[in-house]
Amino acid sequence: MERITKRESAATTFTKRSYGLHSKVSQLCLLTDAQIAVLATPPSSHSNVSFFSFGHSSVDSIVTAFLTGERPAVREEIDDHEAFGICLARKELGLPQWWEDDALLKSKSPQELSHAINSMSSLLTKINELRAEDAEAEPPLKKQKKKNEETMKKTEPTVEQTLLLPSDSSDKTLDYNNNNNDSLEEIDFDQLIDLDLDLDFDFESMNSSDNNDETMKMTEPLDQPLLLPYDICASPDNNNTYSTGEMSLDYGIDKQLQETTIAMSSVACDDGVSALNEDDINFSDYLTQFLQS
Amino acid sequence: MERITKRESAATTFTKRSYGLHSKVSQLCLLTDAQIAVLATPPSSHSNVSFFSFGHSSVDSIVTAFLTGERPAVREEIDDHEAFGICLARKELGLPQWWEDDALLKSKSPQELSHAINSMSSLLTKINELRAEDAEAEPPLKKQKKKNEETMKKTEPTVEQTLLLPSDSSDKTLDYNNNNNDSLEEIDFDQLIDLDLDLDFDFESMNSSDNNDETMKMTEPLDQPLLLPYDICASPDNNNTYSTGEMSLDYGIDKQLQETTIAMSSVACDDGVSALNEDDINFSDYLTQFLQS
DNA sequence: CATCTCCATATTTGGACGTA
DNA sequence: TACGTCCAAATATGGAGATG
Repeated sequence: MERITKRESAATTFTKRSYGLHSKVSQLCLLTDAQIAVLATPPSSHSNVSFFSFGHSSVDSIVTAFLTGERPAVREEIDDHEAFGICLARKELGLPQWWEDDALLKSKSPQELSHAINSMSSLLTKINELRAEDAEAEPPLKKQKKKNEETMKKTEPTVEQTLLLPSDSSDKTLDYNNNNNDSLEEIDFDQLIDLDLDLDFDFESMNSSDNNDETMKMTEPLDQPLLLPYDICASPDNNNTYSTGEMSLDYGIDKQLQETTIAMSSVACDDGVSALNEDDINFSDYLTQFLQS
Repeated sequence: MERITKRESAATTFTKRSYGLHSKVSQLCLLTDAQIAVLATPPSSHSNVSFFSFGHSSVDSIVTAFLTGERPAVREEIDDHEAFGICLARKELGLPQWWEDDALLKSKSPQELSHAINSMSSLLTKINELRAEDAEAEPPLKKQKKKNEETMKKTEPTVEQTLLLPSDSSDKTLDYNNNNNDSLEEIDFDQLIDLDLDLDFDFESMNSSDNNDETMKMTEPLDQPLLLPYDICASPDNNNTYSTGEMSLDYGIDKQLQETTIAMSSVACDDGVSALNEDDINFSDYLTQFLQS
């Protein structure tokens, strides 16, 4: 397979192989627990840069660990639930998402549940932000739609269920888009459930404002598919300028996530509380469905 | 192809994919001029480490460049001729080796030629050192032989020529294995040719002392095949302890090479000198053949 | 120049086993 | 636990041609 196409269409080769390499790295990171970082410069002349992909952790942390003394810090295990890139990557590999974990759904721990719900809301927020950017970036949406359909079919050939959003909506409105996490600090479990409902509500309305779909059935291909890369990003603090199109998006949300997590951990813990209610389960299913597209 | 084999035989998966990933990176580095570095930790529990592969440059230089300001230093272009790992990688990809370059063979520049010859001698030295280590490491050599034959056939199905070493040998003996580069500082072009012959001689005798082959025909599978990895190595200055078997060899020869190069550059330049003589060409063919195995 | 699409073909990988 | 081997299924990649 090698040898022939020497330095002529090197650019093309690089493009294709970049995707391939990225794919491999992603898979290896998610399938096993290895932490991998890839640093690279484009082959071409100018445009000095280094796009880099990472699996679970961030490239910077791996590089740092590498330089320091080979102790890549213990995996955070659970606090990257809101890393959208990872969710997408897992989805691509057909791996289960954290919110699909049975143990979580049956959990009776307020903290755990609130944390989960919050993470989910965070993911939804990001998803919508990204979709907004996407819509702004490419108005035509031509072939994208087709690709989306194919991807969908390939990923879940049998999922034809029309999952509707919960019809009941609370009238409470929570501004979870502002960066003020103080609003979450004194929340209690019951409130969280409402928060969840609110999120569903907000999410729904946001979508209907973006694209005027009727009832937003998830089996219908989205007009603004999220064809974003899963785990390649450019670190903003390194002055990267190279952008392989969709491959250089930086969702940079880590800090916000961490703060949110901290805020949520202060929720009171009543051991006798019930597990996620039906709406919550619908919610996670919904998220799953959404990422399926 | 994904999804199923979850965390059960993760170890096996990691092993296989590591090779795959490494292969991809190598190819991408050699096919295009991209400089790629991969930092990774093994998935398993203990054994904290980070094996890493690199293409053309060293991982450290890329990491440094990455941290500094995205200017991976211009490729050295020509001074990595003696990077055995790169030669192996190129061979694996069927790419031509630097000493097979027509321009070099027809060159009339003493410096260039002496440099080339010296690089070649250096490579030979390394090859023999590695073979020695190999022989010491695995006395049985069972299935290895078979694999070697296959690889050979695959790489050069038609190369059946029996390339013999030049039968003429000089009586000059140069201790090119010592780390004293001073001995090269005042060498002149004629001397270099002799040096080359000496190298051939030394090489031959070294081989016959290692394994008692008869005349060392290169078409015959070597008893101690060099199944070493091409461009994965563990940086000794980073306290790496992880070793994926053959994947963590560090040929650490950069410094020596650089010094040798510097020494050679002081050779006088007589523009009217002839190009590489027949022996030299045989020499390069020999090298090619050797790496072919 | 960087990507994308299509398609045929070369590689890679998973699964099941066997070994150090 | 880490690899090596075999085979079939799953992917990746090159070539050719088009687009922004």
